[in-house]
Amino acid sequence: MKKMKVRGILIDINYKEGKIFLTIKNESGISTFYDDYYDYFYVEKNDENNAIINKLGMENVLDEVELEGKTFYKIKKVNEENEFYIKYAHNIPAWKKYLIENEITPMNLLELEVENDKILEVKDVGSYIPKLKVISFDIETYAPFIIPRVNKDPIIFASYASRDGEKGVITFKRGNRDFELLVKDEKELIEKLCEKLNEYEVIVGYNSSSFDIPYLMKRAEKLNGKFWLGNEEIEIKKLTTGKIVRTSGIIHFDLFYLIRLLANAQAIKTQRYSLEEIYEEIIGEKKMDLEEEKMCEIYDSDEKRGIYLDYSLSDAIATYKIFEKLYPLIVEICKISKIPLKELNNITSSQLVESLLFEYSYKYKFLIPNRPSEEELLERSEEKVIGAYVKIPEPGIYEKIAVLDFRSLYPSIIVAHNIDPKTLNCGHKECMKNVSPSGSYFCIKNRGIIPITVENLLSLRKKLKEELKKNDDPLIRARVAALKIILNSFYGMFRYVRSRWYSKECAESITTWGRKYILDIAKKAEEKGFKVIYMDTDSTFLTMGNKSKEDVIKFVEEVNKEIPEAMELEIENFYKRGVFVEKKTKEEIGARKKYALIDENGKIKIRGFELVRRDWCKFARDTQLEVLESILKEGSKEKAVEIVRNKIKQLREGKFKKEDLVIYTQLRKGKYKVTSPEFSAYEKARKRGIKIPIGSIIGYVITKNGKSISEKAEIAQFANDFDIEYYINNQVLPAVLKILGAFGYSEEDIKYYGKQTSLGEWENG
DNA sequence: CCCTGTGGCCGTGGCA
DNA sequence: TGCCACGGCCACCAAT
Repeated sequence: MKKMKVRGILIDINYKEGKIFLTIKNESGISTFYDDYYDYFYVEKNDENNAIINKLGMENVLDEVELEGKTFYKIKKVNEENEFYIKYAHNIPAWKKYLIENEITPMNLLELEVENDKILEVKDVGSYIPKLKVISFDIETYAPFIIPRVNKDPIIFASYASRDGEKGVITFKRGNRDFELLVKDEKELIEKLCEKLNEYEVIVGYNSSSFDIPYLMKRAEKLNGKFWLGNEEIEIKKLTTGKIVRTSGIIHFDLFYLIRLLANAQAIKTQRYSLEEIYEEIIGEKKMDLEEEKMCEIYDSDEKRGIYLDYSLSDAIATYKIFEKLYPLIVEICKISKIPLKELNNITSSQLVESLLFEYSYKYKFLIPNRPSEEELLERSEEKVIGAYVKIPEPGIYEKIAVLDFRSLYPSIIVAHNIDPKTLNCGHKECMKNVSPSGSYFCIKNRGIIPITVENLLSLRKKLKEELKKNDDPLIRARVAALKIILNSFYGMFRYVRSRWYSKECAESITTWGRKYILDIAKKAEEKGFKVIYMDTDSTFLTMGNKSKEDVIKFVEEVNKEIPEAMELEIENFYKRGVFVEKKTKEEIGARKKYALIDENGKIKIRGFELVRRDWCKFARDTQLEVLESILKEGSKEKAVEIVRNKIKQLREGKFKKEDLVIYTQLRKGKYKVTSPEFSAYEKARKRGIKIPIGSIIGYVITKNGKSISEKAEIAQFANDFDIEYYINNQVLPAVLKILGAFGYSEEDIKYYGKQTSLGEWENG
């Protein structure tokens, strides 16, 4: 076959046994080409290594390179023999090296010269957002014990949605919906879904790595069928945090992992990461909801089944909509950090940064540090780093709040002071004046690779922001957002113990310099007549008093003129009212973010309150939320106390629904060292002959029978009475005291209608 | 190739 | 026996 040219988007890259595989998409579909490529590592050129090389044979030496003033051999990685004591660039994926060395970027347009399927030449010719065929999917199971048991509980629905308007729910029980696709049984359902998904290039799910895909595979196996994606076996890797699904020939993308990544980088700030909550945060609409405990009942009812079908479809559509909204950002993250789409399924923000640093180290001829050894890890994990500045708020209710963010604070500090493990305490006398408040100093003669990288990204971001002012292009907007996420991750890399660039001194220098800068802002704000109520890391909360929004805007503009150029103070938002709660911690370390705000549109933002855990009964959760909302909307703590008293009264008078008192806890094991309420309830049910599998969610209530809480615990369906005092003292009161306690109310004040007027004096009301 | 810390409940031991 | 302090265990999550 003759040589030919191929143009297309690079959507995936893999390495296997001396070969790199590039997956390219163009008008004629998806194709894969390969290139010969040997993975390698570096060893220093010295007598000891020369001796080893002589023994191995010179054919293993690919090249000699100069890095940081030393000479290294580039050694072909043939197998894992461990002759060399210290290897560099060793545990870096080969595909990443290939991308960097050939200057090609995932999601960019490539021009290949190929012969048969072999790559002769590869060139990156530009950047745009590739249009991929994307479908989202979701499954529902029939799970009477809430947690689905893969051996017993069947998949009843499989839903999907795509941009081209394809949407549907596959089911083997009719629900009278025009989007339903009726099949014979579960096995056919799985086959049908498989068929559908494999028509596409990207398969998107929500938590699908840990749930949907493993479940589909195991059910298929049990039914003597097969669930497959792409052209090779689906690989499932177990991690402590969840599972990772690897496919080839088709890209599986788990949105949940991306959401976690964005949350870590502070780009998303919701209490929880459920599809429902994320949908509301990102799309700005409410998603359809169904009461989970009754899912089976709804499915079993011929009249109601349609609602469950609607719900199933709404999950697939929500997943699709979130993906589409985030797609430009996703693509830009891939491009900037040179990571193919599928890698975002298992990546952390420090890995994004590391990936970039690999590239810059290669370009600027720096040696990439090795990963820490087990001993180093242990050592590092014991090191305490001075954290960011937190001004502990005076508990209370505040009106007219402006929140200012100092977003590029840490990156600017890194650049301004040349913070890098290699520039740390360099020994030059003249550099000692560049000393951080924590006592480390940094070289002013030679730039470190991290400041070089950060500076490049900052100036790129600045340029793009200026372009954005002239032309509000979604692509540029996404790139600016992606850069912000990556820039915000550099500091974490110094602190993260497994990082190649870990440095306690660097991390501490950044935080202590950060403290200085933010305290400067506080001082300036106070001079202008604002009151600073709360500060954390790079955020400042001001009360405006009788000042206007324009005054805040003017203040921020003035500050921005005075601070170093790369830094920028931004207005995050204006809030009508806010409530702050003091968090009492041991030794005052790490006062936590605990506050709630209401903006001018009535949108409530809650941070740090443990509101929505299922191991609190709904009655207590509702009460806590009502109290918070009342304070934010009405601004009165007296009214809030009144709400609690009413709730207690309702409990005492029996005005409640049983299901609102149920506490849900997962029973993860069959044997425990201590008796917990959920285990005790489970044992009692078992003695009655009720079978509850381990791993189920136990829904129990606290009854009057027994001494300890465990003794009183009973599976909800068997309980006839309720220990109201428990619900008052251990559920409702602790929940609301997290808020009202900060305003000086005690348990007794709320419970007994008493109000403390002065020390020791009580007044009954 | 990881990235919690927080808080409720139980069980024990010390003390009166 | 009752009370208190303290240490340790365990779940919280996401999907259903």
